[in-house]
Amino acid sequence: MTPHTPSDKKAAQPSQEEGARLTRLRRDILDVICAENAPVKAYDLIERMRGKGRRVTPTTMYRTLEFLLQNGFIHRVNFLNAYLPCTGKHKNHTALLLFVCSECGQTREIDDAQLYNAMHRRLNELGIYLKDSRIEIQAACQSCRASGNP
Amino acid sequence: MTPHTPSDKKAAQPSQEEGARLTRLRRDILDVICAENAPVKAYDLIERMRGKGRRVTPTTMYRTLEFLLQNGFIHRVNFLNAYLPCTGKHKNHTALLLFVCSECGQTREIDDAQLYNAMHRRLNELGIYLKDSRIEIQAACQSCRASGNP
DNA sequence: CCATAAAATGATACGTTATATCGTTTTTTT
DNA sequence: AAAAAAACGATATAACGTATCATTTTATGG
Repeated sequence: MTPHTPSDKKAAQPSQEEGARLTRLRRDILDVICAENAPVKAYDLIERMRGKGRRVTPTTMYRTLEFLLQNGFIHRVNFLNAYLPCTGKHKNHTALLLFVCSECGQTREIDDAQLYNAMHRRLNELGIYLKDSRIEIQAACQSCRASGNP
Repeated sequence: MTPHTPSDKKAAQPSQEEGARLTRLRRDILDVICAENAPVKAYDLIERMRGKGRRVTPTTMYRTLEFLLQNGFIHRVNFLNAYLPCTGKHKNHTALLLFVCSECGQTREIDDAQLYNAMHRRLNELGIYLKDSRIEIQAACQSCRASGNP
């Protein structure tokens, strides 16, 4: 799992790109999320920030996470109550597919047109409409399957 | 002190089918879950049981839910932190597919070989292995899509 | 530049979801 | 009936998340 690239550090002032105001606090928290190689929980993020000398209350943390979610910087893994950086492109009207290995917790986005199309087609026939949807898949990754972790 | 319940004289006989001991408590809670037409939350279940004159603590409730989950009587919807009856067949080695409408909360299992096969095939090629897996789909159901609920 | 409005953040309290621990009761097995 | 195992109860507390209102910071119009 490669650590993700930190958000742009040179912008000390809030920057507006497409309505996304990435303030200091938001950028710092996003950086922490990006520095992890696995989804991080909200209260762990609060700890990380404390470790960096910044005291963040739950309210502030969840507010910030909400912002980062809404603006496409991160995703939330419901299965884990945890957050990870967005790496996909997510052109509008496509679905978000999150894979989490049930064994090792490895998590990643799946951005695959073939898979998406196959699901989209069949789900349509079943009366289910993928648009701005979320799909969470808990399954086995290559190595966990190989090692046959129980 | 627990008030005397006149019907306390004798606990129901547990029935064993395939190692699943469906005791009185477990059966009652399962009945409540089945009586709902939407996924139920743990603390709501505690309330329902209270309404029926049975006081159940969180520990007991979660223990019971864990049993019902393990033995295939119910499923948990991570997105909602809620529980619903298992209606599918889930022969071993197949994946559980849960659909939740993002708008109205309608939830149901999808037991469709065509969809499963399509996903299985492509995910395999992507290094993801569906076996005893869980897939949660948040999307729009027929009527919510039609009415375009915001 | 200052006044003002809007957006963001801080502080406190509380609500919801879930688990740890240990003691008691019930059921099974012998 | 005794011993072991499984289920259940009681209490406390951890983990996850929100409501509310005050304060600070940033954007914007005169």
